[in-house]
Amino acid sequence: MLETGFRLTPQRLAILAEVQNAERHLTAGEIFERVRRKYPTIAYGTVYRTLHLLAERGLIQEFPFGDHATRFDRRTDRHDHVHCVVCGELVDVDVPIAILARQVAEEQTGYEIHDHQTVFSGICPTCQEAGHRLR
Amino acid sequence: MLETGFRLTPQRLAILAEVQNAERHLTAGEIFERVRRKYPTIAYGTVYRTLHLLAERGLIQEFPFGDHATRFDRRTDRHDHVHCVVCGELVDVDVPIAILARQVAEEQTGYEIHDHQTVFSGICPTCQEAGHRLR
DNA sequence: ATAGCTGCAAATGGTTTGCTTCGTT
DNA sequence: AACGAAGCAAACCATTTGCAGCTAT
Repeated sequence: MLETGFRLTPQRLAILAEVQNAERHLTAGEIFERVRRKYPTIAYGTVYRTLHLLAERGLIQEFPFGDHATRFDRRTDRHDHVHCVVCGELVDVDVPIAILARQVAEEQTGYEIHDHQTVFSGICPTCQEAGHRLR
Repeated sequence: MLETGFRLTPQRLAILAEVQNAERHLTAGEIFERVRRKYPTIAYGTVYRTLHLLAERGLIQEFPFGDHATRFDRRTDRHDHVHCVVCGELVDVDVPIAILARQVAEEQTGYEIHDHQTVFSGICPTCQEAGHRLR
């Protein structure tokens, strides 16, 4: 396919910046709220369209996350996540060992595995602390 | 909490049976459609409420799956999934090796990991075949 | 001029919920 | 009578889409 015109508009830049400067993985709604502070008339549709576009172009990565909203990640390489079941925090982890698991999965199913994503769930250090204080 | 009354009504039995006899992982919508063949007046709300109830009681397991509908699984033990990116098939796998990965994740994040779930994605044998035929 | 982007609003799809009625105990 | 369950419809929430108008090229 031919290279189609692509404009890096102020709105798009702002959306990209929010994802890249975020202290954590934001939902589209959160990104919408933050961008709206600078562009009060921005629409939800624009945010979603832009996020998908940026993901397609490999500038960000999106993670449809469990039963809740999709999160957007500035990291574009393969990696896994850890989720705190108490406060909901979601952080990145690198678990290279899991690559070996692909072979097991291929042998078990006959699939040709191209990718994998692990979500670990547990309790974050902060919530562990809070738990100890309650005892 | 006190044991509260719980009735295993015909509708509930039918929903449980559909999950347990399913040839694959069904969505709530699919379960609704199937149960409706026997109970034409059953409501979506009943299906969802029942599925959550059965999951809470450990009779089935639910997997909020990516950006699409939650799937319901007769297996109630910890296991992983393989997803075909071509036809959408979703099958179970057991990858015990991944348990080791938890330690890596704990060390990296300080989290207390209690669980994990891996979704492998790739191409199922059938779609591999189809692909070969096209060449 | 026109291809591409925005804003708006309506539509979609999965899921949840309030409420009334009904069946069991 | 009292409790739990079912059915129905409306509500919800995240996300998508059609479209008219605007803006850079």
